[in-house]
Amino acid sequence: MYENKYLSIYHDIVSKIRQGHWKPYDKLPSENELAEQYETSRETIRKALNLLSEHGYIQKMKGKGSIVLDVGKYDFPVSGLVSFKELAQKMKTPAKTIVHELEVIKPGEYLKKHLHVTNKDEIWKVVRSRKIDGEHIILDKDFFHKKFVPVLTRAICEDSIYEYIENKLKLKISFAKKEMFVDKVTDEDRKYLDLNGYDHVVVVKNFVYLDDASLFQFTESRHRLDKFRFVDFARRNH
Amino acid sequence: MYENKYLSIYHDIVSKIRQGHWKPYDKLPSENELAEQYETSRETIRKALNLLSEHGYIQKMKGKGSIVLDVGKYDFPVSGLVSFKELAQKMKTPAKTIVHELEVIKPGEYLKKHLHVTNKDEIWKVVRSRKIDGEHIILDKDFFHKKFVPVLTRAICEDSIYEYIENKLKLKISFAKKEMFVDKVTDEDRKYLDLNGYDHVVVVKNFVYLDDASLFQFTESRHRLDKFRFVDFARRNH
DNA sequence: GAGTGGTCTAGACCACGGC
DNA sequence: CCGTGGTCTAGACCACTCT
Repeated sequence: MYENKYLSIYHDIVSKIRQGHWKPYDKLPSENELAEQYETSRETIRKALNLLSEHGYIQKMKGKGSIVLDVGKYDFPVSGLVSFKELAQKMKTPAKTIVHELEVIKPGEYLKKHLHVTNKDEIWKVVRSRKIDGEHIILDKDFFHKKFVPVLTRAICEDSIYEYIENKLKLKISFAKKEMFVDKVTDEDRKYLDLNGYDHVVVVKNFVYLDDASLFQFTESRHRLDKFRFVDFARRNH
Repeated sequence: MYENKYLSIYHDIVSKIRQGHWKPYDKLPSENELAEQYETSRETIRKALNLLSEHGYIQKMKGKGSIVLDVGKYDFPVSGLVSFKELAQKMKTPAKTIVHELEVIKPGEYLKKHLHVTNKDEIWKVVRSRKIDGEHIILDKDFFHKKFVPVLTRAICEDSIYEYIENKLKLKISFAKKEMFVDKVTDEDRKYLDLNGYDHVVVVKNFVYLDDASLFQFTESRHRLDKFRFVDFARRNH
């Protein structure tokens, strides 16, 4: 297992915090002490501590030191790019994915605008619903460039497309833009979701970019109002 | 004007990108070249470039170089901590804040749980609505520790409390946690908002922490369904 | 004044991409 | 192969906090 020094230090400190080696509001050893303990330079320690800070594990204070934060409170990925599978595991509720549509289409006007493709390009369209506690609560509509994802099967869609893309296809997802708003339910929502009488859904649009800044996926995720929840952890830097 | 070297380099490159000195998908000079140009070390250049990357201005690619991203697309603060005033300025629609309640209260059970205060503490309670295009669309309920914010006036609340806190009181806001979900409308919503027939609102709960990791503000922001919109920009790092 | 984190330097080696 | 960005080092000076 190859890992950078600063990453291994980061992971070591994370696990020590999680195991209660340091408790919330405890002071961490100083950067100089940590540099000695881990037999490395201070800058490397600082890289590890900055990661801890960005991920909400510690708070650094100039002239004072670094304190451990209440980790349970912030135990979620830093705003977004969570796949449904991770989410389902976190929630510990049995969840199931049903694939309704899986086909290659030509982009219409709407997709051409969002995916920056031409008429000649072929696009994967995947429509899936997510069943949690016996109810179909989320409707996911994914669109991928076929040139990025040449093969896609029902089995892959039932598992996790993200996992397939990152681990099998080795495409590197770099950043994503999310938009959230509320929309009236559509016929498609009525067809695939258990709406429970609600006439609106929360829509999360997700634009996913690869390492070279090319937009390769556009996803629209439609959530039943009462089951939607989003958590965001933002650190003020400048 | 005192500024760090890496910050001034960051701001210089930002302004050059904004002025079109480099266009989207242009390659930036290499880190070594920039180090020469700015007469500094490579590590300092790297700090500036990492900032640019985090803020969505550039994309770094190992072995290749850094390219400029389409800045218009990502021109918003990186997920959150936006005050209403900034938002109103960005939207360029006339907006007005109406202060409905401004008082010092003793914390009830709910607040004690969220603000981590005791019965003896005094809490500012501020209830305001936001009027945009002639309609009351957002209801904001803010709660502050009185020990952090000893004085609060109607005029301040009508302007921007954040601005007052950061610029006048010099309190440093460090990080915030947001939760978003949909809730049934309450009597309070009906009283202060133009609900336009909607029977649900989008609730954004905001927990704001200071530099020393103490929670000092709790805000509940209730948005009319059709007017709610949230944008988030997330970069994948590890 | 002693100790802390924040910045900065001038070097080094590495992994990756393209030629 | 060379140039790129990624990691790492051993020092230095600074601003800040506490005593």
